[in-house]
Amino acid sequence: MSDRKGLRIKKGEKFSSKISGRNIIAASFEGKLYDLDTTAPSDGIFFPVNVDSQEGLTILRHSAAHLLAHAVTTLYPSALPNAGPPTDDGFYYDIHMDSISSDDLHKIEEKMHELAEKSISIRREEFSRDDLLKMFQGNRYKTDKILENVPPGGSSSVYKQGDFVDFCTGPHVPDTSYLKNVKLLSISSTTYHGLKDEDKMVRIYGTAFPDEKSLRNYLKMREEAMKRDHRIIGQEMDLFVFNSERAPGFPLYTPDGTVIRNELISFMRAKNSEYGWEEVSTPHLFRDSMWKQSGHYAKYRDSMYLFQMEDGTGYAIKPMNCPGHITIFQREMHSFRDLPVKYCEPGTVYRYEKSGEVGGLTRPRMFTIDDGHAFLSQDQLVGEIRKMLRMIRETFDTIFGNADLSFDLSVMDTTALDNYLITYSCNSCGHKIEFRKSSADNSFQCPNCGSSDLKPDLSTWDSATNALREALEEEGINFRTLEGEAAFYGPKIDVHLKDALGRSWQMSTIQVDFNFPLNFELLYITSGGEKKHVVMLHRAIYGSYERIMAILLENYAGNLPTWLTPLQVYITSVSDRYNDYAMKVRDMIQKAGVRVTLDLSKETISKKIKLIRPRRPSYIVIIGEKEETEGTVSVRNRKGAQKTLGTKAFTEMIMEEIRERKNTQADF
RNA sequence: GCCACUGUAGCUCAGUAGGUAGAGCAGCUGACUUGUAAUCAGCAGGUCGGGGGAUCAAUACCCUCCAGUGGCUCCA
Repeated sequence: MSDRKGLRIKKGEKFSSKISGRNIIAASFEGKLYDLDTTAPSDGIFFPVNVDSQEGLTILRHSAAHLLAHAVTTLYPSALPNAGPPTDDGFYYDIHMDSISSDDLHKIEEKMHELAEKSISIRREEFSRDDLLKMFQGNRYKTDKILENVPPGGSSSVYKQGDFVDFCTGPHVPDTSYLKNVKLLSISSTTYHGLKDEDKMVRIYGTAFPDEKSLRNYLKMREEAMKRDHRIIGQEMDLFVFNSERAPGFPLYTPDGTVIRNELISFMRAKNSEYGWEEVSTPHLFRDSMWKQSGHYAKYRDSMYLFQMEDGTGYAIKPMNCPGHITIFQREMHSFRDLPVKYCEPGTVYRYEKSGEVGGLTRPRMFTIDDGHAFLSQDQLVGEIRKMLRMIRETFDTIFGNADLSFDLSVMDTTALDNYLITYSCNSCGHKIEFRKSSADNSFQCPNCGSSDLKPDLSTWDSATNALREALEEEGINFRTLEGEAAFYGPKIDVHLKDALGRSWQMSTIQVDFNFPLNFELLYITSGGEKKHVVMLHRAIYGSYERIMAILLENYAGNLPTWLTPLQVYITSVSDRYNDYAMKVRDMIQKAGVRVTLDLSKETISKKIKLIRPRRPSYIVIIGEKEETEGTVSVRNRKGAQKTLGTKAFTEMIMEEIRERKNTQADF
């Protein structure tokens, strides 16, 4: 909403008559947006929409998308525009045309600038459905939209700029001169409606800003983000390797990468133990019969690594850790007194992601989940979820320092019950069965009496969903509720983290699971002596070690908190005359448990610093004559600040930084 | 899996309108004894992603496979 104050307007007056200045590009009137050139539909108060506001930017970019289509259709008369919406930070337009190159992209952008310079006015016009269909005949993408959105006998609007016309509800900027600060960013391709067999579309991405400076800032940010790509930083820091011939999609961790991984694992180990999670260790493969029972085989077979032994027995490499934990849980009968049972494991899973879906550490074919499975009674649910929420908060606050987290509660779509595993009760015999209609090949009948008069009973789902909600509320957490986002086997909470560049990443998840307790008969004995299904929770805090490592690298641009940094102290000497002292310093720091490297190579200091920088050591220590005589070290921190410190004082400082897992360094 | 683009030394990248490749950095050897983002010289390093085809001749042209990147779809 605009924070400007409202302006009074009478019915039939043009919004443009009430405002002045190019910053205002539209009017917000009774919750709807209007072109400045249109008139108020009734007396009232309207709010001018500033181009800098979120609404204003969206309008600007939507208009820029039109300009893009205008330029493309001018240069390529046979091109058929489909749709061009604004996005969070720009816009794109899908156009049916022959594929183009980045050279063509420049040409198109030049044409856009040319059209913007001409200040072509952008006019809204209203037409009947029939006229619209006539106007856009020859472009089925547009006529589809007209048929879909305009009721027979109805009318809708088009926007005209020069000889370009687009079917659109608007609003738009008054003329093309508002669109001088546009930039086309990339080309990709898609299909009409994203459907496999539909027409190919060229998708052109771009962005637009009200002024040149903010455009330049955005482009700089974008460049910075590209430089922060964990694949690039990972290579500079020598953390992991992908060998596209031997193991496409599988990360191999170098010694330094393994250091980071191990630090993350041991931190999580400590957190798990603090919160009562017992670590277990499970095999990487199971007989395929197990995966058939769990339902993974039916649903995910094409993305599982399957193989057969000589004798014909089938195996699958695990795509999830749950079965292992379940198998351990099942080794003995559980009393209500045993619950909760909570198993955790840094569990490595393998999923055959499709070729086009693999990429870096964010979408590998092998990843290690900081997995955990809790087996609970219904009344323990809220308490355990609350603990998990606290664990999540503490973990990310440590790693990122006051992490910017957001929480989503994903619940079922109550209008599509067939998609979920739910309880039905038989209206004729009262028998209860668990069923997921959409995935069942067998008939939907009561196994007891054969009746098909079955009534859904949502009490289990409701109580689980309420438990998740209650836990969030009691922890004082703001959250969104997402209808229809629940898994087929239960509701869940997802946690997102906003990184230093403002990007949102999905991290933790807490999922209630009704499927496994049923499929695997996971039972406990209640105080009343009867057998009851446990409630099962899946949870991961980091998500996966691969993902958290990628996010850490990008968030910190590789300059990780010292406790996570592979090379915590890099020492080198000005000349080999000081090597003995340098070795003494190295030994002292090393003895304190700090990861330190002493570089005795006979290069210049400048060169050694130049070469070590991409590895991103936490501290660079230089040793020369002065340091040797004074018993000090010359230290350079992450910010590039230098200070001479007593060797002992420096060692203690860094020890404290590591011990407390600080995510910033002390100021020099 | 689909679409587009890309694939030359460990890394970053040149190059050949078809005549089997070149630089910088890294590596190795030597000289320089050095104060916070490149000291100098030399050496070594590539079956130009794999396979096939047309050509006297392919890294370059065509086909095909593989992989990477950006999207689409998917992500238990």
